[in-house]
Amino acid sequence: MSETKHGKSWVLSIPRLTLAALEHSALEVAPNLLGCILVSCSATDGQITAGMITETEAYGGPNDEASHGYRGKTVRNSSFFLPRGHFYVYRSYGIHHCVNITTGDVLLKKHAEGVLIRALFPVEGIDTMRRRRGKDHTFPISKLTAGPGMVTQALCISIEHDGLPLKNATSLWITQPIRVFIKDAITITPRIGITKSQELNWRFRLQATSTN
DNA sequence: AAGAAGATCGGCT
DNA sequence: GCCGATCTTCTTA
Repeated sequence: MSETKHGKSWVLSIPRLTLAALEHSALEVAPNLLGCILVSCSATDGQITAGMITETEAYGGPNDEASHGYRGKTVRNSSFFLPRGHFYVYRSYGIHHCVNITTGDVLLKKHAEGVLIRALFPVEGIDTMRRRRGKDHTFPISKLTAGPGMVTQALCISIEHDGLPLKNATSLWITQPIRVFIKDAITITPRIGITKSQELNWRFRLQATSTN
């Protein structure tokens, strides 16, 4: 266990996800990130916040019109074109941020691709998350990080993390999965909030539990 | 040059 | 369920 100013931190002792785990297509990696823990150690307030990934979406490749990389590289999406293992953070609707992790073979990658982290189940720093989200102690844990904009707000993820490599990062990283899930626990559906390529079932969600 | 759309969220009806 | 907030990119609505 590692010490923080608020006591022992459980998540700091969990091994990180290896780059090899990201060296596949986004579609293959997206379900594999379910059960991993996204950990944030904020440079602003030093607080550790973390949540188990419960919902992901794959984006990218040559035929995904919903992908930010579909029409090529721009200033905004350039991090999406980085090799596997980098965070791509963008501003959504002018207000929120969304966080992706890039995937793909480091040598063969021809198109931008990555996994959007859409939801977490909080496991550490819950009071900090509530404060950042402007909620009081009565706010249900299961709704704290139940959307991509909420995830970044609760974990203090913003443009400053855009392009950050997760290897050796001290402010933001992903752990190895802490549980093994049976295949039936994962629900596969079309992606949310898009108008193009809606026919692709590229969204992966852990089945609802007793807590949500 | 101007307008629409977008990987969202929260408040209001 | 609908709408507004607010910023970047793409299209010409």
